[in-house]
Parts: sequence; C-alpha cells; structure tokens
Amino acid sequence: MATIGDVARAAGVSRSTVSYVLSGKRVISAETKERIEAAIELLGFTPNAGARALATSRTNVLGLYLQFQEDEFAPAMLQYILPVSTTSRAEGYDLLMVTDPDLAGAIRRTTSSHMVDGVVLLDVTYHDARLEPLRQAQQPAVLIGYAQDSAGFDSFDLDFGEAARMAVDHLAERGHREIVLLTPPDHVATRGGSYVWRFRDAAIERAARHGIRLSAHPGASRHPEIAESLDRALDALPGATALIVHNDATVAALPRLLDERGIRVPQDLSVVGVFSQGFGQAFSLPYTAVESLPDRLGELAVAQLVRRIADPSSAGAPVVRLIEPGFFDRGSTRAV
Amino acid sequence: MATIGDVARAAGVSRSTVSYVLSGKRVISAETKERIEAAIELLGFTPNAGARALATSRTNVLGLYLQFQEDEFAPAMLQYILPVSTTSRAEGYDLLMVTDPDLAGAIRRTTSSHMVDGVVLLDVTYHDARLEPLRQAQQPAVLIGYAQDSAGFDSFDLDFGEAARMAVDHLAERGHREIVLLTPPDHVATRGGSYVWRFRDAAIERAARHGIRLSAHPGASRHPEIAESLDRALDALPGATALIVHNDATVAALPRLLDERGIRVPQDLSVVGVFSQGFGQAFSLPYTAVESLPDRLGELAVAQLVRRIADPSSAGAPVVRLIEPGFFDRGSTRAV
DNA sequence: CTGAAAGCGCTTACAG
DNA sequence: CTGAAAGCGCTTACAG
Repeated sequence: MATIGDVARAAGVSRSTVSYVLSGKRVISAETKERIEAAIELLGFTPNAGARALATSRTNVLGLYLQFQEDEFAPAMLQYILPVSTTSRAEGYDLLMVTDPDLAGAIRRTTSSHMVDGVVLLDVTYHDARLEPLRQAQQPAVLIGYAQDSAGFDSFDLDFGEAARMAVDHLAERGHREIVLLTPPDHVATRGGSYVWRFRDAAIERAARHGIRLSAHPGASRHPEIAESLDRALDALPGATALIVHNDATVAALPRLLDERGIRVPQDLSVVGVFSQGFGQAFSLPYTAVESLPDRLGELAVAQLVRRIADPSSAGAPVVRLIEPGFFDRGSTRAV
Repeated sequence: MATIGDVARAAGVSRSTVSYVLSGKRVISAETKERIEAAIELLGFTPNAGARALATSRTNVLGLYLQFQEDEFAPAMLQYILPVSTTSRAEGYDLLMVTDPDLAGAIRRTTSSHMVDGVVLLDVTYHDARLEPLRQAQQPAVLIGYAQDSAGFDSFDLDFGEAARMAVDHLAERGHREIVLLTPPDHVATRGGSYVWRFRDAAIERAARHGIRLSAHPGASRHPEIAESLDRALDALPGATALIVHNDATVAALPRLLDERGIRVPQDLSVVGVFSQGFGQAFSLPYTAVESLPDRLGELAVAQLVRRIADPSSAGAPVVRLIEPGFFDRGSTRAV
C-alpha cells in the first residue's frame, strides 16, 4: 500500500503538501497540485484510516447500537436501520453496527477506544441502560425513541400522543362510539417502551373527550397468542365498530385473522393501524394508518448528531423532538 | 482520556510493560501485573483503536456490504444481517455495515484505507460488480451467495438445486402429477440472482425425471402484480394440485391471496414454500417449507473469514460451499 | 522479568 | 506558496 510518503516522493514535494492537497486546507499552486494528484492516481493512494484517526481524533464513523429482543417483531427494525445508514453515508460517515447482547458494555468499549465519533441509539426505552455509558462517553449521542431522563442527549421520536389522537379523531368524525384498541404486548411496556402508554393514554383521554367508549387491550407478538389476544379484545366490547391496532405483529397478521373470523373491513369493522408506508407495503396491509415515519426519524437524528460532532459547543441545548405522524387513508374505515 | 503512558506512569513501569499486560504476549510478574491492572481500572484506560490499528495493521472490524434493491423484499434481508453481526462479535470483531449505493466504490474506499480486516458480501449476484474491487483489496473476503467467477473467494450459499429437488420429491411422494412453480421476478434473474435459475432448472429436471408436469412462472415483488402473477401461473396449469413458491414477497402474501380466491390449503392445493424458520414465523406462514438457513450461512461465512484473517497462508484454497437446506413440514401438502 | 526506542502513517502548528 | 519536524497512542524487535 502506498503511503503519503510515497506520493510525496513521486511528486517531488513534502508530505505536508500532499496532506494539504488532500484536505484542501491550504492553497497549493495549480501545477504542484496537479503533480500530486497524478501521483496519487498513479500509486492508488488512499490515506490510512487509523493513522488519520490518530492524528485528528476523528474516525468519520458513527456507531449504531441496537438490540434484538427475542419477543420483538424483527421485520420492523430494518426500516430504522436503513435510513440511518443512508443518511450517515450522505453526511460522510461510515456506520459501525453493534448488536452485542451487552450493549452498554459495547458502547463503553467502542466510545472509549474512540472507534466512533458519535452514537445513534435505536429502540430506546424509558429507563435505558445504555444511557449510563453514554454519559461517560466523550462523543455526542442521539436517541431514536423516548427515555425518561434524556438529559444531555438529542432525542427524536414519533409523537405517539398525537398519533393516538389522529386515530381516534378520524374514527370519531365517522361516528364511531365504541372502539377497541390493541396495544403492544405488556412486556414491551414493562421494559420501558414508552410508546405503549403514550399512545394508549392519549387514545383513552381523547376518546373520553369525544364521549367514545374505548377499550384497550395488550396484543401479543407471537402466534397463536396474537389470535387469542385479538379475540379477547373484540369480545370485551361486542358493540365495537372500530379497531385501532398499535402492534406490528398483530397488524401484519390481521388480514388473515379477520378473514378467518368472517369479519369484513370496513363493512363489519373499521380498522386504523399505526405503521410506516414501507411496512404497509411489505405486508400488503389494506388499512388506513397513522404513519410512523422511520425514514424521517433516522434522517433527522443523524443530521443532528453530525451537527453536534462538527460543532459541539455551538449546537446549543439538547433537543427533544416529537415529530408529527403522517396519515395514509386506505379506505378501511367507514361512517356509522 | 487516559493513554498507555498515563497507566505506565501510575503503575511505575514502562509503556511496553503495560502493552504486554494488555496483549498477554509476555509473562509479567504477578505483582507488576496487579499494579498495572489497578492503574488501568483506576484511570478507566482503553487502548485507542486508531493507534492500535496503526501499530498492528489490524482493526478488528469486518465490513458488511449490502445493497437494497428498490424491487427487493426488504424484510428478508435482516435475517442475514443479524447472524453476521452476532458471529462477528463472538469472534472478536466489530462490524462496519455499508449500504452505499456505489458499493464497489465503498469497498475500494474502506479496504484501501484499511478500515476493515475482512469483507462479507451479501446477496451476491452471478456477475457481481463488487468482486473487482475485492480482488484489488489486500483483505480476504467471503461471499454469501453465488457468483460465476468466485475464484479467490470463499463462498457460502444454500444449495438451491437440492432445495428444488426436496420440494419436488416431497410432492412426488404424495402423488402430485401437475405442479406450478412460482419463481422470483424476472429482473432478479436478470441482475444475476443465480438462485432463480438454480432452483428452477433443478425443479424442472427433477419433475421430468418423475414424469411430473411442472410449469414455472416468474412471480412479482409488489402488489398488485403479485396477485396477477399468481393468477397467471395457476391459470396456466388448471389441473395443478400443488404449488411451489420460491418468492419471498409472494409467499408472504399467499395466505390472503388464496383465501380471497377461495382456495383451501391443502384440500384444494398443496403448497411448499422456500423460506427460513424466522421468516415463516414473522409472517405466520402455515406452509411446509424447504428452509433457507440464513443463520447458518452467516455463521459459516464469518467463521471462515476470521480463519483467513488469522492465518491467510494456511487457510488453504478457497472453499465454495453449498449447504443443504432444512425442511419444515407444516402440513400444507396432502396425498392425491 | 522489564525498559528504551523505533516505527506505524497521518496532520498541523511553526517557520520561511 | 512550501517544507521540516513534532506529535497523535499504540506495538514490538532489540537489549539487558
């Protein structure tokens, strides 16, 4: 492998001059610059990343840390990973993806060894064990999700309260008076998936304000529990004319479950889901949905992180931003 | 951040001694070792990754390069990413995940700058443009998938020929004489997804040997084309008693598509799919399947790559290994 | 059993 | 407009 010294020798200049051509931090005469660029081309020179990192204390790598819960609906995860990766690259960063079972340890290891310039945390929980090592770290971090104590970190998440209100309002406008809500499984709430109660509580409150009867039930993430929880929920409110599903695994299986029960949408039951456009497409879901916008969250988060890395001081106080959901009417609700 | 010099000073030894305690490449007296370890603990010292990489020419990072095709069924991808990540970590490597649209360029950039010690290529095509920069690279690479000219690279893939024979044999044993095969879309074959024709050709050949009539049709990856292609395939062979589906997007939507058409499985139609256990679970697929084993492929590939990195010379000639599919009988086929 | 020193390949103040 | 030199934080032959 050619080094900067080889290039310098070939071009008849000093190593510093080559370095300045590379960085553009100095004006170099056109002629010299040309000679150097020719030498770079000829030798196929690429600066050594480790050496550069050592000299600059910057790696141009971001760390993405995520855990795959046994009980989680995996297909939903990729929608968050991709935009983070794409945006990182667009901003000039590569991405270290870490799925170590001991994520807190992995964060400690990779930040303190300066493998990464910044940290992206996915699927953040209310009391997230990963925040502690992050506070010790010198690198800035951004959270996708919502933690109780996010002090010091930029956070981005969907406004699940608003999502719930949008779903309830949509049904209220169509005259529905009894609604069943299927939430994520209880264990998701237990481990601190705040979107569970943020959505549920807002839905309950909004329904009450409309004078609507809303019955909330935890769904499941596996078969056959998914079907059982759906039955339980529907049985609990026999007069329900609408169903709000805030549960990936359930909504993915819903078309078949309803078919099997002979329930037609929207004739027998209006349905509103909570999922992204991509998710709806992958599973060919025919339901009107409040959209979760993972692309936008990933983009915003990475852009903010990069801003902090570039200028830690002037980037201002940490931002906690809840973004407004989208809405995609697929005609699965009717007026009653 | 504490450096190795800080630790050395605190422990009253030289930097080299600290380094040797870290690497274990020298016997250090118990007493000295203890003092050093205490200092490391006290100062919270972690070796700087860049400095270490510069000194050793090793980063302990593997690169995973994947492209998300517009027309691809994304949910299937994650099953390959996860085992690669998990196995890498278990082998002591972190993982750089690269999704640059210009993957060949990204490979060139990350290998020649020595950001990675080895390369994992996912979703390899028959004439894969990523192989060229890989040949220039100093780092070893492993392919998951099948390329025409994989000379010089270790490759792992499912034995799709065997997968096809297993599916056909299974149906043959049950007396089926007319079978429809739904393949991946044509454009997948066009861009070199060799599994398309490896499966199809083997299925056709095997069916012929059994004296079975097999009619192969390209499926689609999007709605509503998926439904149309299914109809076309079934119409083409009205007497068919069985359907083999080698198409992720189609098989994921199949329960509903068949329901809508009033086709009961297995009473009206026997169905055999080609998908992994995890995929079947995520989409609650009730079909007997030839299993694609992404976990095993990821593990084997990374393990082999690590072996090559550790000992480039003695690892022997490149291996091209087609692994035998699994089989999961979910009772979706019957005797006719 | 341990240390002094060279070297990995860059960047960047300092100097001219 | 360009160069000589120090320094980033490690590892490892060389020496004792």
